Amino acid sequence: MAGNTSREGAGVVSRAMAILTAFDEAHPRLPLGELSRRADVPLSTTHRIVGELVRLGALARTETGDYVIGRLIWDLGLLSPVHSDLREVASPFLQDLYAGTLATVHLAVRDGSRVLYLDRVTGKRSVPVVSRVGTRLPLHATGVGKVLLAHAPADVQQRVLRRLTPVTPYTVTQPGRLRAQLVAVVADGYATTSGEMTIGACSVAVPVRSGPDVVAALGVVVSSIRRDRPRLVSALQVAAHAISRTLGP
Amino acid sequence: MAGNTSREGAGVVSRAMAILTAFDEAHPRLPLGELSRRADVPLSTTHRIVGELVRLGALARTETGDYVIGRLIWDLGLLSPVHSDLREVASPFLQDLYAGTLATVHLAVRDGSRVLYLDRVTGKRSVPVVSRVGTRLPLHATGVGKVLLAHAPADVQQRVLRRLTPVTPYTVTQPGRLRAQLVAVVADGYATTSGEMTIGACSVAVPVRSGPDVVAALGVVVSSIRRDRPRLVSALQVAAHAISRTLGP
DNA sequence: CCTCGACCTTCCGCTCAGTGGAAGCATAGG
DNA sequence: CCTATGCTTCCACTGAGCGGAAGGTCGAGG
Repeated sequence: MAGNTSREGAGVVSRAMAILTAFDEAHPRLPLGELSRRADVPLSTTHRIVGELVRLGALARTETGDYVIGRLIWDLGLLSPVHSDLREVASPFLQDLYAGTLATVHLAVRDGSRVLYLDRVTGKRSVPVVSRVGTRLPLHATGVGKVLLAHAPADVQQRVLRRLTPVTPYTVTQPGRLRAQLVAVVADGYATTSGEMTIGACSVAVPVRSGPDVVAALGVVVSSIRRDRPRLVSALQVAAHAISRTLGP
Repeated sequence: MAGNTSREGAGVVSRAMAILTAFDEAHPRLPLGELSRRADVPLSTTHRIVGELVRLGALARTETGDYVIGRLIWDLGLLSPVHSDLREVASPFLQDLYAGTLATVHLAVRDGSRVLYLDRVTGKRSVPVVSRVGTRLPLHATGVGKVLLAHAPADVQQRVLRRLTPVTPYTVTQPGRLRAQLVAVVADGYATTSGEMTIGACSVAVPVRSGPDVVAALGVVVSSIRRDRPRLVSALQVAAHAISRTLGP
């Protein structure tokens, strides 16, 4: 009735999902009223559906009365084949990379025009980073992002280059300069950043291939790359090649 | 009407959840018909709900026409506070433990009368293990399980001791013998297993405390503990204490 | 102490979304 | 070719879901 493109969004299942997706990284716990507002579902209806979701274990209630995503969804999420082969294969190599460098190690893929972090290994002596597993960040401000962008289809590159939003004062926001970096990334086989996502953090990243295609990126975050860039690059390349070989074509 | 405890299970939301929970570790991909059977929802209804779930991203379809859990659920699962503090705090220590031992390292909690694996670090040189993150295994056949069982309430211990199912020929199935082991676990501060879950794999595990309570267990899997049991125990204890200290009371 | 406001919970009669049997397709195997 | 198996579409009936409104609860402010 309200100018909808077609029949959609009205079903109970849609509404239940709208309620679940009202949660995000910035709002992992929500009170009923806000849940109703964010999901755009009338309060009493939200109340009933939420009650049902709690009964089923998809949501849980905290001591303070807020709602959070329940264990059931956590369990189910682990069954999702979201690059599970890649994660499974890569995991040991990430560990070894961490053991060899004591730097935070990341495995990431491109999700549209964002980097999606699939796995992360951090030690207590590592440089603090913002990314967690499941985080999505802009492609142009991270090492793994630059690798993935450099090997992305032309239309994706263009879309990203058109909207280079700064994250820190050091973020590269001139399309020409980033384009030159991307060419270098392909030529050199690795990408670097320096304070472009987090001030005081540098990163080095390399592509992971399956046959000829770049399917993921492998990166480390350190406080300074000056000192041992060659060592980091070769460690990353060895690990990336090993993952590629294990993945097969 | 069929002797139900109360009105339940009939709602669309329940049915959608029944369809989602039809997936498990042994069946991560299912065709429509089996989904309908496992969820106990009529085929045409399953078809419609599944279609909606796919549209919403909660399910996805493989090339072969089977269904799998979608990326949306994976994303949501990561927002669940399932021991997220514990996992977050413990992760770096698991990495260091792996770096120091090159053995598979596990972080686990008790979930009723099972061990629930929260995190795992495996290297490519490590002994192969069955557990993955999210796996639930019997308490009496694993190192972390014995630790958690030894510190569990009496009624849980009794329930478990009554049903000691063998996993391998070496699994401890005599209640008296296990009970003695549990006493030793509390006294010694660590538990061991030897081929009780997987033949050829041994494990050592210690408790992780928050204040006086045992909230988790930390364990390693190796091919033989004879050689360096003291070294493993002390490495585990150092890491467990560090986690406990970081967790606070 | 009472009042007001923000928020959560319960109620209930109307209505349309969801239901599911059945028929129609598409493949595969005998 | 026919039969079996499994997926998709259809549609008329009906009770599950809807949501406005009324009733609670809690806490801050007068």
